[in-house]
Amino acid sequence: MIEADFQLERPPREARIVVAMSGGVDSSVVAALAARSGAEVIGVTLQLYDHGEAIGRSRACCAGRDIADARAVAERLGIAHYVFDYESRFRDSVIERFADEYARGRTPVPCISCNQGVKFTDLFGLARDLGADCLATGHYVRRVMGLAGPELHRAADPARDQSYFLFATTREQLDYLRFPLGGLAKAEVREVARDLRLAVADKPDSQDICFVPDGDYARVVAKIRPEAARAGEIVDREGRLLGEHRGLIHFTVGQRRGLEIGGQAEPLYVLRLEPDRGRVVVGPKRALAVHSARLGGINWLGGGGHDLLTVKVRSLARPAPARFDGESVHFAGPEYGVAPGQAAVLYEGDRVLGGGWIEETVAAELEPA
RNA sequence: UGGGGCGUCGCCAAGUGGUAAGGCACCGGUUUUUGGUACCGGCAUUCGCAGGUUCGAAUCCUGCCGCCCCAG
Repeated sequence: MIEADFQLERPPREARIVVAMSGGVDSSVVAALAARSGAEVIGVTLQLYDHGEAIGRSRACCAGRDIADARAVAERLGIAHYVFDYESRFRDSVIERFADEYARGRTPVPCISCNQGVKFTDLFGLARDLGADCLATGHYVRRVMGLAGPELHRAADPARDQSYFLFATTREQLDYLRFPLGGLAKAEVREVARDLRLAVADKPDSQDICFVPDGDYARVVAKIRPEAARAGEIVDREGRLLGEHRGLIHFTVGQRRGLEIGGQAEPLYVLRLEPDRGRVVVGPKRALAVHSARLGGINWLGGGGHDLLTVKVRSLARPAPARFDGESVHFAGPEYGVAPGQAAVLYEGDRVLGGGWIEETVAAELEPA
């Protein structure tokens, strides 16, 4: 039987655990493991956005349907379950910011804003108010006890690792958080769910942006920031007009498809977005090479050195060798598609040392001119 | 008007008698709790139009149409 260590400071029977339940398999299994530990468990589900839009969206996290699923799981496990309305908070800290970033020509990562704000600040405070010993979530990431306190590590299953989305987790938050799935494989998690006959056992994995009903995120942004959907020019580095576009919202640095510019000897990629002029600047792949990136909003968890690190500049990138000087990441080799607004997360082996938001990049200038 | 050149998939383009390369774009798929990337697959029974020569033509001949350049 799979058990989880909640790293509590007192015997489980005397402890209280708050579990963030989205209604998906992962957090449902966390609740199950928490209940299995013998502690008192309180499941909390946040209603983050409009029910009407969410109807029929069982694949998105936290949708109306998912709240019902979470409730059903809590009932089956015999634990308390509360639902809180966080719609306005979510709209302000995640959705609005998402739209703002696009309007500024950047490429946001809403999942990080959500973890950082709604989950690890608001829900965090809520768990404390409820007198819990810890807040447990279904993130695939490990909390490892080190000499200087808890450390954040990649999940055991590299294919599921979500540490990229948690770089902004502070030491204080990490003290209080628990990630019981970090050492498990997805198959094991589903197995637990099936053993307990949880209705969500075979629910599909969530994907895409949870608050965008049909994958059409451009529509969501256009409603909030119409200027991001204004048509404009597509130019090369010399400013020559190559084509037109239907709004910056449709582009991100490093993007190749969707430019609709043919007749070229080699593919064109988006090099940068110019929100002021509404322009998309494109060029060949070699012009995309970047050798360093300045970060903002840096969160530093690790102690140690800043050399011999690896960095991920997007969630699915393979970690690349790099060095960090406290403000900028310097890549050992050229990096492609480094987009302002994305996060740069620094690792030392499996340990997350910290990271920041990419503010601007410096081209590697691999080309003649 | 006289002289020259050109017209092959949305764009660029190979192919000069043997039965339509390739690139870009586009579409689909794979991967994925952000946007992308990458990879895989699809994409002209037809070569400006109409005739003719030939066993066989995008390739040769004739006419027509269109575009470009040069010209006192």
